[in-house]
Amino acid sequence: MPRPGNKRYHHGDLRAALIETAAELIAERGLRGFSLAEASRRLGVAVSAPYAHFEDRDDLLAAVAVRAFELIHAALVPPMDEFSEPADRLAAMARAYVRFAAGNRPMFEVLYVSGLDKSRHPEIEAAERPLNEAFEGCVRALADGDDDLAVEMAVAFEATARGHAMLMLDGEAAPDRSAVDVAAERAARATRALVESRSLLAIPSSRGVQK
Amino acid sequence: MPRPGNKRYHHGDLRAALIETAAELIAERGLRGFSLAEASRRLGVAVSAPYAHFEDRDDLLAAVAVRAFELIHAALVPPMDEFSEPADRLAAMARAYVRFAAGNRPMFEVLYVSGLDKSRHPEIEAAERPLNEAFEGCVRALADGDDDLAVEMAVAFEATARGHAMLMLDGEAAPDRSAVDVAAERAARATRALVESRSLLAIPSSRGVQK
DNA sequence: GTCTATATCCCGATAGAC
DNA sequence: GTCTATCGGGATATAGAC
Repeated sequence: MPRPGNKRYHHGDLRAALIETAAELIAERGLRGFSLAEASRRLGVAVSAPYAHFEDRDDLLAAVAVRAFELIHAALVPPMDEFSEPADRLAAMARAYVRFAAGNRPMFEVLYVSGLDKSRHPEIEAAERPLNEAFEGCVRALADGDDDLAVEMAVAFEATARGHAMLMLDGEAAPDRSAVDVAAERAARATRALVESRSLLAIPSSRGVQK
Repeated sequence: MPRPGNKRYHHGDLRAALIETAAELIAERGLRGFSLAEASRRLGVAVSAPYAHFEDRDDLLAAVAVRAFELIHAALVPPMDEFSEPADRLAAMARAYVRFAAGNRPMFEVLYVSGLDKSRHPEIEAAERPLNEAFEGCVRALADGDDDLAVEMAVAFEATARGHAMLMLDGEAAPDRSAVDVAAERAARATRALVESRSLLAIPSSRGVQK
């Protein structure tokens, strides 16, 4: 009953509280240190309570992933918008992407290292879309109307940012400021190099590898 | 006693058998489906037996990672050696790297997605070294004696291969042959683009960012 | 030095009462 | 929607047989 004296706060939105708490737990202890049981304990609810809101552990992780994409979007777009030239905008995004990975490692890992089956969680792809769109704007401006080339460039830029981020993260457990700076600049420079030689990214053979 | 009639094979090398079985299990069920208990069950030994040979689950995973680096080395060097031009060699490595990730996903994940703390398992870094050396040979040939540039190039190439591999892997659960071909060619082309614009990878400011 | 047997604790998940 | 109770499984530690 809703009598006063209950130890922890019950409220109308356990679902939201669980996402919040999961994010905190992952930030504190990493992905491996997170469990439904521990999150329940923090909120003062029974271990079975989360199952009223999430199918299983992965379903909660997927909700955290959706939030992670919102955070990453919020971290990338402002730096990008400081520039008007497409190449500058892409370089700024690459830099911001690497910085985000360094500063929000647990969230980054939820997205890419958690073993989530994204095909079973379409919400995640939906949450990724705004980011991709901001990003494809820059790419199209550099592709001179060649849509196939635009696709190739988009893949190459994303792979570059992600590759540099992961390389940095497994280089050292806790990258210090200068290591992050170096990695971010490397990603930005590689991005500019790809812009410069973008014609080499085009598919040489037949047309229409895919739509 | 070594009397006949024992159910499963006991032998003198439980350690090697565990590494073998762990690799099989991970290949069959993925990283998340692997446990020390299950590996023990397969070998017909007690769940506590592995602890005579490995400190814990991660310690066994680290041994598997060492083997994974041996496999990756064996998969990358022959394709590379089909060419003599450094740019061709690097492109061949990028292609082979992506193909390895597609064809040996579980091994690839043990290396980069298992959450292993590599600083606690120096054997892994040692196992990685031969690969890096083969690879740095190509890079130096393209750096015109500029050692700082060589470092930057090495990082950029590795990030490119890794980024394309990861992008492919989380694009689809089981990439079909043509998806793998496309990803491998993309990695090879991005590599050539970076070779072409490699001067942009150099650090513009002061000398000696690191040794 | 290698393995068995056992015991504890934590986690994920389900069933049924309120 | 939440709780209590419970099940099965895995990680880990220890004691002792060979």
